[in-house]
Amino acid sequence: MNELSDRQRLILALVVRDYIENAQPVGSKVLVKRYQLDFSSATVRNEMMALSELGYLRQPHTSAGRVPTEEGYRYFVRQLMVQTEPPVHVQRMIQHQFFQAGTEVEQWMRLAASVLAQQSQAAALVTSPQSTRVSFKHLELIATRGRQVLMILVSTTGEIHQQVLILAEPVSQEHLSRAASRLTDLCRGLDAESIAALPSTLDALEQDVIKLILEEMRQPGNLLSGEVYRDGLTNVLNEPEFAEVEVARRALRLLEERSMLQDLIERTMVTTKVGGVHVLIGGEGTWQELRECSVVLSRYGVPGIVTGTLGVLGPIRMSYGRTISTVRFVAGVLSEMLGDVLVE
Amino acid sequence: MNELSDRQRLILALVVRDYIENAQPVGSKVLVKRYQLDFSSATVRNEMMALSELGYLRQPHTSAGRVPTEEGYRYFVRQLMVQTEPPVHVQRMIQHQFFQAGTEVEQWMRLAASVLAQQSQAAALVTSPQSTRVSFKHLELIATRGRQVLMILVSTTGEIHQQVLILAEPVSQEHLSRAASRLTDLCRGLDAESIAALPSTLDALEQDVIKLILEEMRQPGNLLSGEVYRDGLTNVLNEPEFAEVEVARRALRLLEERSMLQDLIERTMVTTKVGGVHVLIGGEGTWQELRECSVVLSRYGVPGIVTGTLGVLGPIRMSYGRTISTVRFVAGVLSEMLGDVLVE
DNA sequence: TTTAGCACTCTCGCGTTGAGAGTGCTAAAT
DNA sequence: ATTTAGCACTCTCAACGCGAGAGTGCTAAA
Repeated sequence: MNELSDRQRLILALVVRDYIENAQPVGSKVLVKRYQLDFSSATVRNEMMALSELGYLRQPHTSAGRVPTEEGYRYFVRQLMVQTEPPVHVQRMIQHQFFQAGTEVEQWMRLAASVLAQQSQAAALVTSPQSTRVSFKHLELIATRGRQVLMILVSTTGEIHQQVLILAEPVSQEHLSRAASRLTDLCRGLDAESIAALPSTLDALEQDVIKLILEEMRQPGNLLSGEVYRDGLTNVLNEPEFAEVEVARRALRLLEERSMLQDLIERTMVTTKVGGVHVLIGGEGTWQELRECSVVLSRYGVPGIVTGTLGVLGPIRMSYGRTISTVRFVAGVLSEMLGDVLVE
Repeated sequence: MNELSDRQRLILALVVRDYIENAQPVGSKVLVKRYQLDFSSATVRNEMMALSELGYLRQPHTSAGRVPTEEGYRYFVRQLMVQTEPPVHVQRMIQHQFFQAGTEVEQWMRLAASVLAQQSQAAALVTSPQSTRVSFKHLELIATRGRQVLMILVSTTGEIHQQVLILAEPVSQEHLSRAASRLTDLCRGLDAESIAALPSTLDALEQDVIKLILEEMRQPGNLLSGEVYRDGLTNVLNEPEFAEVEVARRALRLLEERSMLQDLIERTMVTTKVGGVHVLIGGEGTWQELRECSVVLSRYGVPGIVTGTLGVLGPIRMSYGRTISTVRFVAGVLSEMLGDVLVE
């Protein structure tokens, strides 16, 4: 099953670790010296050759040190890395920041992106939470000007939708309020389909409103219809692998273009449960745009009610231990906060 | 007053135009040939020398062609450029896109950023409109769970603020609705100060709510408390002046860091009226971060009610004519749409 | 005042070269 | 059978020199 000897596993781990830290191909000699191995560089060379043949290491050119292949990184992440949590002081700091971030979900998202970017020194993204099953909670109608009415729809997830409705003729605020409270009573707790199926003993105004309600509630249930919060895009420009602008461009375009992001998130997050972390190393053949990037994504929220995606994009040579633990932790904090504020 | 001869103005304009187009220092010979001037390259050389001494042109090194200085660009923008509008088909296309963009302000912002980025091939930013004078319009209180109450505050600008309120003890929805409608009657049309000055014949619940209302309405009245929409960040990476990552980083950081953006917008937009366009060329000494960038900003919205900022960041060598006209046009469209939907 | 001619300067691309790093292989040592 | 020392070999990278090309500034003639 596991065809690597202990010594090979040790050497692979050290190569990955060292390369992540120093961004330079690591040779047999320095490896022995730097980590005080009790076997010689010649032995290391032999093992390295084996690891190269197995596809875990490669050399950029004939006489350079070794560099992990993508397969090598995957092996490292799956088998060699120890799962940890962020250091306690970091945990405290993050929690503290969220604690004093106010009550607006929007601010939490921004903060989450900022924290992720800061901690991982990579580009962070957070998608706003999307309802997986929306139910009706409350409705308000507010006369604004002439025939124009502002509709405010609150769903059981606590989300607020607003829409503008243009009536055939002006209607008084009293009339609107009565209609709103009648509809609120009628629809309370129902989802879009149940509302659509209601026996229609409604007047014209109410029917118009119902139509708009349905429109809002049936909005694309995909994972990326809301806002996308980004931060730390310039972080990745620090990394030597993005010194070539073309490479940087490819990576940043992925974060910028909604369609790509949507594709990425939908394809990878379908299989990811809330709290789980998905690590995508170097495009995995499918994603040309992130050939030279890795992505660490997690799903946060309250399963079955609202969920969103959050994560980090950086060079393949990223500190996976640190990044994964941070992503998992932030997702956890965000999930908790979201759970606390949910309208039932 | 204007110390340049007509021929000098012509040559300066051509150098700027040509350099903007080709991104390469322009020499006397090519200039004559490319634009079929009816005087010789030697004459052009003499004029160029004069323009260099006046600080409008410079040469990257002894034997290269000329390049406009920042002062040269400024002269060009102020005196030589013809003010135009975007081509009609572009206008139509933009209007069409906005027309079918739905009713959510949030979407308009995203679209505006996208259009700006697309048209100018540079990085675009749009700040969400901020109320310049908020007045109370409507209040709703919705019981959610236990002692938790969702407060929804609508201002005369049509903005919706939400806040969560934790009560000392549970209160029924009926009670909440009564309190909400009482407060709505009481505060209608007032601004924060007037509400604060109200004679307090209120019960504990109402006082709590008022406190929260004030908190919301008094939120920083600065120009950048809301969301910032960005697009086309990767566009600038196409430009040769950003081939050096460090340069690109400096520029993109400006767009990314809220504090810098805020500083920039507050300092430049104070003097800019809605509809006006402010052009900042090469940092102007004050802004280290955009030493190699230019920024074209405009204010949009409804004067005295809601305004936001929108604009474009690109290399100094940008097509000012095209960019300025696009920025102005998009600002206009956005202002109109915002005006149409305003709650009075 | 404009223009032709010319020497001069500077960049850029290209091939060369030498130092340095790291390897793979072989033969000796454990 | 495994590990290690030794060594020739390969490849990159920075430095250097060189020539071509482009564009200038100056001078003298038109």
